[in-house]
Amino acid sequence: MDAQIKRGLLDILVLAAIKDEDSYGYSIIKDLKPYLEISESTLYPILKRLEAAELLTVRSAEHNGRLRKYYKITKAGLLRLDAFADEWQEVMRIYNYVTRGEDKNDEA
Amino acid sequence: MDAQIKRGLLDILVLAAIKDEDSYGYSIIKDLKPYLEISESTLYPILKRLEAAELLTVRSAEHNGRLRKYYKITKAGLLRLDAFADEWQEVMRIYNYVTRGEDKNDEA
DNA sequence: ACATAATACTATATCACACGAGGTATTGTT
DNA sequence: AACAATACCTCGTGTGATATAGTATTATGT
Repeated sequence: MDAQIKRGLLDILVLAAIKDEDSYGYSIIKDLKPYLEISESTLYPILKRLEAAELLTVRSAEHNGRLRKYYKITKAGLLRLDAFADEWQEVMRIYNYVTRGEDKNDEA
Repeated sequence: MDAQIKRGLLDILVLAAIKDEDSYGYSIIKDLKPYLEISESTLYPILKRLEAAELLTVRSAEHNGRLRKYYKITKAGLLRLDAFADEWQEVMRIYNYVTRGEDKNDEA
């Protein structure tokens, strides 16, 4: 029941992981590890979904005899990240509602 | 608002809605409407779940001939809300990662 | 040389859950 | 009489996270 909020950020985190530089599955998992531990069986379906939604494109390349599929964010993917930043205001409104009356100074 | 993010906030929002004062299904839906639109078929299973998890208790009462089930938050429910506030630091770390490099001054 | 870990992707089965659609029943309004 | 609002509930469906298992190569340790 804990950390469910973070699950909602999965798609966006994956997009963020390839935002500046193309990356591949295995690397994305390791890059995101400090933020959210995500398993292969979680990531690959997400990548498929994001590809279907045309938020990223895929290109295969061989690296040391192993296949690698590099994922590249699309224009739509970048727009999705921008939209997320906007949506965050709504999320913060909810956060403020939930924590109303508490004197935690989370937001200065 | 993104359905995925919303999903992670549902349980916590319901707890927040009964935090200060006992409430009932129909009222909770209307109270939360400004923050998040939640349907009856979404809310009632959540209330059942929260009751099973002992984060709230239920008491039936008649009001103008109609049945009302009042939900009251438990100690564990209040602790859950506290835990959420703590988790938020991690969520903000994710947010900052996702929006890195953007000059939106969302957090002053 | 052999075993194990790390790299890298895929498929399948399962469980949780949000939500539309539909149901019951009373009170208030037009 | 008709309809909206109040107030509860259930079922079916689709989406999605994740465990488990499989395939295959390279690197590391013993």
